[in-house]
Amino acid sequence: MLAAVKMAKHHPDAKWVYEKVSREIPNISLGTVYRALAALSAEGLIREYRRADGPSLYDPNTEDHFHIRCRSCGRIEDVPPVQLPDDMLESIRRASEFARVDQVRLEFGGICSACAEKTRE
Amino acid sequence: MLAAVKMAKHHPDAKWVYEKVSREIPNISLGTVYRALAALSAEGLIREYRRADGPSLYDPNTEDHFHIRCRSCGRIEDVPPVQLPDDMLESIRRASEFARVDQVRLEFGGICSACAEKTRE
DNA sequence: AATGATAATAGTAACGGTTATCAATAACGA
DNA sequence: TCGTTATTGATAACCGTTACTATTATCATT
Repeated sequence: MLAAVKMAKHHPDAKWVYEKVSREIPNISLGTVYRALAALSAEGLIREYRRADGPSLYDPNTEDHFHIRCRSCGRIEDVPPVQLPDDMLESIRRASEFARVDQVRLEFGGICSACAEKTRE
Repeated sequence: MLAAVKMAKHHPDAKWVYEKVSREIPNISLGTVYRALAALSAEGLIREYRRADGPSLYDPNTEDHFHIRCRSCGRIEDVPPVQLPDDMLESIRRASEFARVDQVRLEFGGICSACAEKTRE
């Protein structure tokens, strides 16, 4: 299961993993795939990337990085980490009613080069 | 409908709006609420805030701002905009296979003061 | 080998949130 | 007033995920 996710060069969802793994364990069930993926993310071997507009994606890349999404085709790509202002979390904490601010979720949107060329035609 | 969302001092979801509006239009349907909320966001009068782990929230505040979420109770609060590095989008564009990078989604996580006090007990 | 306790699994039902469908009603214009 | 178009309420379908349950592995102990 881990191998299936790790071999993906994109960000597979549970169904993709299910189909991959089914080739070796033909009667595995989708529920087992979900359980295994949840266990792997709990162990930190992969990362679950929850989305509002579609299935969760499972990211073989556990290094610090962000994602960018093409708003035309929906494709998702990794981007390297960005240096954010050092005092950002602290200033957010001061500006809010929060006792602790320690998580940031950052993602980008745009048009991938493939889509940009398509619309140029 | 607009009034219902605007009067909320939090970020209501469709069901909340539905219950509010039902008091004045008793047999309105949830579908109509969804349609109206979608129309209002299309017009820019409110903003839809799509989430992975629960219903969409509708934000009466259309000014530039971000959100912070308490990972204990789930409550969501507005935070004022943060000044991000000027060259951020451009550097992401260079680091990616994207022709255009023009959207940023940023949100914060932490523990709200109410939850912080609860766990102190 | 046989047993029993424990865990894992497949299959499927249920769930929550949203969207689609469609007949009935309302609004509008000639 | 009539016919056309748009809007609505009611409900079914949808999608991704989780819960449930009966069955099957697993495995240590006799």
